[in-house]
Amino acid sequence: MGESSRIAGQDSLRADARRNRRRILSAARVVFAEHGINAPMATVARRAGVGVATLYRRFPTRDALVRAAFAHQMDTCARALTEALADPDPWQGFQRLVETVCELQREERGFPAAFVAAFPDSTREHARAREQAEQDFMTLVRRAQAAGVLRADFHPSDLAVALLSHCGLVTALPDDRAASRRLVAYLLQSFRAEAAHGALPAPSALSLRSLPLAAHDSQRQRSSGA
Amino acid sequence: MGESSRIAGQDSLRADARRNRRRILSAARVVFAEHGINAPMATVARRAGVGVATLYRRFPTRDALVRAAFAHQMDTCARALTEALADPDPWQGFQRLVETVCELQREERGFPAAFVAAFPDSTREHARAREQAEQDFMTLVRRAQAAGVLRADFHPSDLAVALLSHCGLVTALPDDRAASRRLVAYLLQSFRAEAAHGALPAPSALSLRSLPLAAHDSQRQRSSGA
DNA sequence: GGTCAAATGGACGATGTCGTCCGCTTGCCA
DNA sequence: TGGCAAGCGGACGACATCGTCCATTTGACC
Repeated sequence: MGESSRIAGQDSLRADARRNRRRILSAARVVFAEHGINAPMATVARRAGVGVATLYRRFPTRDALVRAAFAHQMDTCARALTEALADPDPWQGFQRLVETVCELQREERGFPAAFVAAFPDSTREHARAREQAEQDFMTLVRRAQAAGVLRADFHPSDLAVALLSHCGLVTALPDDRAASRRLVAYLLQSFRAEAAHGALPAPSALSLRSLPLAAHDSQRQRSSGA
Repeated sequence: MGESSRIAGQDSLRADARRNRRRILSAARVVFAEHGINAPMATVARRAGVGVATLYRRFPTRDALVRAAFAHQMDTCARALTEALADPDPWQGFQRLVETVCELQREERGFPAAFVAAFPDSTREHARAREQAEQDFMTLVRRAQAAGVLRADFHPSDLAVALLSHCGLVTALPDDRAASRRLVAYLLQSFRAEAAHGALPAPSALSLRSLPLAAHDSQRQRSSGA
């Protein structure tokens, strides 16, 4: 389920082109990790040992490159949700989900930026997967609430709140693992049923659908006009 | 105490220059709020109705402009700390501090960006004020812990964790007040002594000194060489 | 009103990034 | 092994932003 489906490209490419594509993605991860996802495209190309034209042919926009470069991490997120749902212990499932995504954000340089960049992602082709992810997460939440381990006033949008704020923290302090772990621990504790003391303010209207937790296809190849 | 001290400039300026300076700051707030703190300097100048040269003479770097534009908000942060310390109720003091700073981050567009930009601020002239702020905050923490309202394993660096993650959230979702309020409520709840359930991971090594909670001077005028 | 230093504005050269165009190379298949 | 479409690279023109320079204006003070 978490696997990237392929639309057309990549397999039908000539051998050298496929090799270059991999080189580009690998270079992109390194460069984005070091200089942020706004690093010059030419830097990525140079690092990959290809010309800029090759880079642009494969990935017409920076966005497409970013998506493809961090596709694996996105898939891991999606898989984490599936696994969380499969966990017999509802709290552990929930906790694992949050910890897995946050660990990914903490350890994979550049991924946080890609994560928030992908956030208001209204791409057509992902709509179905996202809807499914939202359903799954709501199931997870209800199950944990029914078991009395997740506080009753937890709202699905709180996941987005947690993940985005954590994203902000690791972006501001990419080297401070302790800070990240600390935040995750605080948040998870406050999500537990026992932590519910006073009333919370109204939840955000955020739709979970926009969170990059959905299994997602790799970037598509645009057909170069005939 | 929260007042900006003035080093030299601003009062000794000619009337028209002082007027332009105010115009520039006002324009900067608007432009930074709308386009982020990396908006072109020329945009700020145009909006202020002055030439770029005037802008650069007053604020030689973008950083200086950002600082000056949000000086008032920074002062409010500093004042919040003083007031927190003056509050007879240790928890309420602590809570008010967090809420005040976060509300500022939530309501003042552009301020979050300025806040994180100012974060690793090792400016010489602020050293004393920052050290004082750190002392004050540690006093606040100890007092609240002694009263049994703040969890014993709360570490001063957790304030930075809270503020930076909140900053990240409002940066990602500038229009979602509910999300911001929600995060603040969760964090405050998890800082309360009753919330302490399991053990937390080790605190960050972050120094509070780097947080923009210190009263700070307005930007200095550089003497045009001669 | 006259003087002068302070203040001004916008033109300008420098720099950096983008994305395309086009002539050359190379893998693939017969 | 030869033909050719797929693939390639880097030069190039367009564009945005920076920060300075300098001829001109203006406020302050006598």
